[in-house]
Amino acid sequence: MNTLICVMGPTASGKTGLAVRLAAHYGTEVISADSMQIYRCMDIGTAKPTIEEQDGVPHHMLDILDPAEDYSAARYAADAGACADRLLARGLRPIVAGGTGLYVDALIGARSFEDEPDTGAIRARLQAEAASSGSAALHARLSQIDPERAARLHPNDEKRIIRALEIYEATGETATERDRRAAARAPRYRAVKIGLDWPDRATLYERIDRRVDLMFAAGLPEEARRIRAMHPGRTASQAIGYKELFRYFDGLCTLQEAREDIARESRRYAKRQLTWLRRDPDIHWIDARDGDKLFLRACEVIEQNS
RNA sequence: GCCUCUGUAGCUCAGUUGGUAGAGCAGGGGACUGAAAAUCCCCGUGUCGGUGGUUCAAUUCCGCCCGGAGGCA
Repeated sequence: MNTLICVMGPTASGKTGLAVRLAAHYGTEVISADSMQIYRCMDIGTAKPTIEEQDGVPHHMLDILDPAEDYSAARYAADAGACADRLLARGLRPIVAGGTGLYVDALIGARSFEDEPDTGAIRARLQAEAASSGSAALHARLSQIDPERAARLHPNDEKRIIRALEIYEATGETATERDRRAAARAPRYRAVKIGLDWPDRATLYERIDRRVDLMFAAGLPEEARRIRAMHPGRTASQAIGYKELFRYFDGLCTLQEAREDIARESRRYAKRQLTWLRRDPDIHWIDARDGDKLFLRACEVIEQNS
């Protein structure tokens, strides 16, 4: 069966380095699963692998969008899936590496990401409604339509409430029915998942802090200024490292405050990534602190599960 | 040397007219299926600097000691 090797882990855990070594070792190529490295020109702030770091290994799903363009997990599932199929057709086993857990799941599962009518107009209307009457009112309406989904969502969870309502309005099917139908389908790929663990959280945080310093030294503020001039869309504007500097450009904080915010948001992001990954029982965790053993252990995991 | 202020959660501080304490930030946990580097939810026991005393009871009042800040010599 078609198998992908997935390298996952929190930001700054060493995914890039491991993925490149594995790809070189197995003579294959890397598919990035990163919602921000997908944008051109956003290099420093996303810690995008440089040409030197790529070390001759071809990388896909990097630099394919202009910051002004929006993107989604569904589009990622389609685009990255096409990449994976091309590599598999050449007899290669793709290495998927990245920190966006939803994208990885969307790619290998690709179950609920079937064609769907455009919901943009419905979403805009619901957002306006949420702004005027509050998300709790929408939550109450969802309780009538899809009580099961409503019970799982907090009344403040506006994004998910709106999403559930728009699915119903656009397709006539509730989110619960839709998910149930999708879960019955087989996953698109088999995956060997490797998780980079960092048992000592404080050490990971030190790495993150140090990396932010390096980003500033490498010219992150200037890069952010260039990105802003490109009128980034909704997706790209959310990137840590940029949105904080935009606030500085607008005079809402000092440069030093922006820098501290970037470090703090990155730490919290790493924590959220770990929470996401921890619930996946298929991940084989390896201690990422020892760089040399890391590669050997990863190879072991791959051999044992192939 | 003397005087004043100050020492409470990792940090900045509030508070208890004496019945062992609470905010913000930091941090921790969780959720998550077409915005995901986004979004949402939950979590505060700490010798109240130390030590004697007064008191039924002291973090709170008093004495002394040790830190810190300022002032006068």
